[in-house]
Amino acid sequence: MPELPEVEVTRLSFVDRIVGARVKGVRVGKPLRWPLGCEPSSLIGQQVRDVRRRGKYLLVDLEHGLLLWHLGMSGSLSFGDDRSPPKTHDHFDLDTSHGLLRLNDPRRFGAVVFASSEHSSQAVKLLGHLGVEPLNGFFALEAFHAGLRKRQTSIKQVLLGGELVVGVGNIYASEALFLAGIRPTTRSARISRPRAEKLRLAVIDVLARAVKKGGSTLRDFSAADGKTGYFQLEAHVYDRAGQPCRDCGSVIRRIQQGQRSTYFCPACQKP
DNA sequence: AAAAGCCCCTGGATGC
DNA sequence: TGCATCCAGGGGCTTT
Repeated sequence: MPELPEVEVTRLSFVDRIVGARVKGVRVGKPLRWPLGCEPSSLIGQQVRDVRRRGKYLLVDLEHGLLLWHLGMSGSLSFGDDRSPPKTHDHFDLDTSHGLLRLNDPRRFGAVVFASSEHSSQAVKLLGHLGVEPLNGFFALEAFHAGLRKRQTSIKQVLLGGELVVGVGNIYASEALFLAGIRPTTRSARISRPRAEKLRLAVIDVLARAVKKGGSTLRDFSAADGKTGYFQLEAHVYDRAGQPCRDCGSVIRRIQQGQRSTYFCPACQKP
């Protein structure tokens, strides 16, 4: 589910409601990808100062430390006054004076991890290697192109890797490469500067538009206020194998790259 | 050092 | 109806 747009839409759907709240209780359900890493009761009484995003992580700032939330492949959050008993896949609750923040994650690839600060070893392990944010003005052509030239793998894999630019997952990697007219299998190091610029702008454009549309809801994504996304309706290639390209009519193809599906138009996207 | 593979886990869709 | 197979939005860790 969650790439940068879905995580950001989730953040926006509850940040203003939860800031200032005090933690009243914590419930840890079935094991997630990593253990919480602190005594749950140590969070009680702390005030929620802010909710930020770094790549696909949500950072819930508390008075003493922060919680890193990752939605994995199938996670979603809800926040509100409904404190009904947890359902099958509700695996973590942060109950606050302003509402209950609940993680639902059927596949349990997600996690909630405590870090004493952003500079703690726990936080650095998860966030330290991440590339630049694409939507805050720091995603510059010079560094992007220089990074691309150093990589010997395909451009799709480099986008997914998140070490140059964060937040681009499997849907938006395919979509950005379509918008830039670049074949996903193209060697990263062979991308010219003008094409790197097209790709940089395409990444920014597709992610920003997806945020405006509430993200993509393919199966079950919804933000913390329950709203679903609509960007999947605008996808040019993702999940459209066998269907005609919206621009040229050619048949969209699906290939495998690194155990993930990639979609592209063989006519619009050049090697 | 970087790239490629391997898993973690559940559920829905499809095919026989 | 049942059962097997494939596929799924991520990413840290291990192996090459």
